[in-house]
Amino acid sequence: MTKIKTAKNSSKKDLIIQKGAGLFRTKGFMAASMRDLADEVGVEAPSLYNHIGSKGEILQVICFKVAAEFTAQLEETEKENWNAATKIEALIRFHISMMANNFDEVFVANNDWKYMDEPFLTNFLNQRRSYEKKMMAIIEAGIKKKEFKNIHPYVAVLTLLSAVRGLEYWHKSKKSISAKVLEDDMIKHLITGLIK
Amino acid sequence: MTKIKTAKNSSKKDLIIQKGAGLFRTKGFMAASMRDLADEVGVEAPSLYNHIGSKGEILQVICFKVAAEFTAQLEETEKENWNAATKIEALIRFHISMMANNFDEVFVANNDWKYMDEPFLTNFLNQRRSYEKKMMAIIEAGIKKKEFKNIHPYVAVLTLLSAVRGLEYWHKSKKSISAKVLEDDMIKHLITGLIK
DNA sequence: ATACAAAACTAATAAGTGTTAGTTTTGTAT
DNA sequence: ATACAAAACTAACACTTATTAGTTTTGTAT
Repeated sequence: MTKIKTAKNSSKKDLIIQKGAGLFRTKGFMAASMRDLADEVGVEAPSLYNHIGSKGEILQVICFKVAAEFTAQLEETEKENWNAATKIEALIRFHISMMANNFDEVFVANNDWKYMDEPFLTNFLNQRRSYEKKMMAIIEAGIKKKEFKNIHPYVAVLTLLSAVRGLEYWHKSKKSISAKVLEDDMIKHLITGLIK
Repeated sequence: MTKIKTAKNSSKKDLIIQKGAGLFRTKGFMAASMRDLADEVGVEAPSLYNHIGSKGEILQVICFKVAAEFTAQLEETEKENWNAATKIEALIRFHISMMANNFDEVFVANNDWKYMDEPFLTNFLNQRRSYEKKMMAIIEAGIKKKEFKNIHPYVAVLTLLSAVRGLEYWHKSKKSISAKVLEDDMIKHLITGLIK
């Protein structure tokens, strides 16, 4: 076993993080034990520490991975030469697709970030505040161009982000409603509520 | 001390539940210990058990109290002879006022209900499902009367309830925005997104 | 003042926590 | 086959958890 920190090695770490995300989502970070996680990985609890440094590190990896993906997409969108409504719609659609394709991780980042240690916690909250501010700027621009209603930008951001976060809920009862209908109807509700 | 289970007695239990709600909100149910709670109440941990049966009982009382208040208000609203938009607006305004006036308890009911033991957990989830169904019925009626857009009722309920839940967030950064602006702008966004 | 129960206390229990130490197994490069 | 490190294992630690038992204090009705 000469490989130092690649292929097989990192894939086992990835497995731990993936199973960790699933476990943290269902039980919550605090209620999930390292023994629970070890069971899912198929190993004894102390063996996990050959791959990760601590329970908290798993949470950090999850939260920062999610934050980075959202930030990257926002920066892409900012660059586009679209009107405000198109930008907001693109962002909301991205949030919905993240909820669909990275459910466990997004859920954990949304619900368990507060259990991160410093300085990670502060860093994470700064990233989120920055994200909100950039979204507010898009909305402010839309208001100035009479594209949007005269609404408080922070209230609009809060409404939009909270609404998509609500998909945490839907995931469980996803019978009968197709993902497409859900996405389009939610967009319709949120965007037409915003535009003049 | 002849009083059996009234006045002073129940007010101490109420204090424990009130402090518990505050503690569970900030730390989360699982991360909050009975020793933490005892500190806040100003007593040693075992003394709490003269007033409550278990840690879980505190959570149950909080969750069911919140559920009962929402259910009562919904039933009141159903009886009114209003059009659908007015009913939905009244409900949303009630949610916002609950977030403002019973923040800790609503927060805990929203975030920590999953830690309730059976059969309370199932009972609680049934109450919530019933609440959603009744809200869906109001929206369906609004669609039939061409009052609302042709939107999937469950998606609309999810969007509305999730958006108001997002006020959990705002509470911390309540600077600069007055409660009235917040409430009115959120209503504007959500209701005009719904009506035709 | 006496009686009595509510409610505080101290001490302890059994179970579970994340994690470390030390050892053995496993798998690959030579 | 041998060497060696990655990664598994067992055993244990130090600590925290909710809760119970047993005892003492407190406060009020008589």
